[in-house]
Amino acid sequence: MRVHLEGHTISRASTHHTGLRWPFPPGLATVLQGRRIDGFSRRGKYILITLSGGLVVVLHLGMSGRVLLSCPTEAERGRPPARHEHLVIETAQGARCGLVDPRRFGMVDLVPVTAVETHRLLSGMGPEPLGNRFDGAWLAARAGRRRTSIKALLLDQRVVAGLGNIYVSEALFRARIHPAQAAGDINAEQYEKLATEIRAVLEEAIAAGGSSLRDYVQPDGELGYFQHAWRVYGREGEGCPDCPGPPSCDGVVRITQSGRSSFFCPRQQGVEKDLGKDLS
DNA sequence: CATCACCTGCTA
DNA sequence: TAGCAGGTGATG
Repeated sequence: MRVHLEGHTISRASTHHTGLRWPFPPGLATVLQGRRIDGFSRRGKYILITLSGGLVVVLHLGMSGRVLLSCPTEAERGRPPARHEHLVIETAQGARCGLVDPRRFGMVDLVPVTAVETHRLLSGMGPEPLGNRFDGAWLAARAGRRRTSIKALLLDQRVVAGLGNIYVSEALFRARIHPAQAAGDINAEQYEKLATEIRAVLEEAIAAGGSSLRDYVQPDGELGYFQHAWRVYGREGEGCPDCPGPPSCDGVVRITQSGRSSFFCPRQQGVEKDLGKDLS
């Protein structure tokens, strides 16, 4: 079953919590009601939903957010929300769309279309990694002589938009850069390689339908399968895919950097090569 | 610069 | 029961 919402008119909307990370915009359900859904776009990890009347819904799914689409039968229409289903819309064309977010780290905002560019959450965002403005030189320029780790730099959405914990680990492995390496110590050639690998891993992940972790599914309900292609993420203790194994390589290691896991291969990603042994 | 806080759910 | 989970703004 394929469900889509573009062109639909919102016949009913309801909220079932005061908000997610922040309170819902005042009167959200009422404002949504009666509007036509004109289109969808994306900026970094934000989903932008353009509505009639010059309004845009700015949506972020945080860590645990999901959008559930269905075509309920007549009898099911208006049924009570599922657990953690904090926002529900139904359309005159018969679709139902629920926003489920157990941890409530997501966010929903409502802005005039003219104010999207200057929205406080969007205005400082870096270039799209698959776009023309992103390359090794951009990364090198943003790194400057900073001492922050390359891991933290890549997760900074002002530097490049849309990278998260999984794809940063994967890109750093493919570029053979240690996640704790100081951003300012990485040379131009390495940054070129890194930018190339960031694009490659994202393109491969998109082609594979994304990474189904816990319960992520594509809009049609199909599972993504890129999680099977992860080379280091979530593979602590497993053999490195590019090393011969013990005794020369003990496999994938996990470290914690500012509260988040990083996975890498110490042999491929240069602990002794150019970092010193204190970073393992 | 790193760490904390915000939440719930699952697993070792 | 502790620790960990796809994110990010606020804090020190």
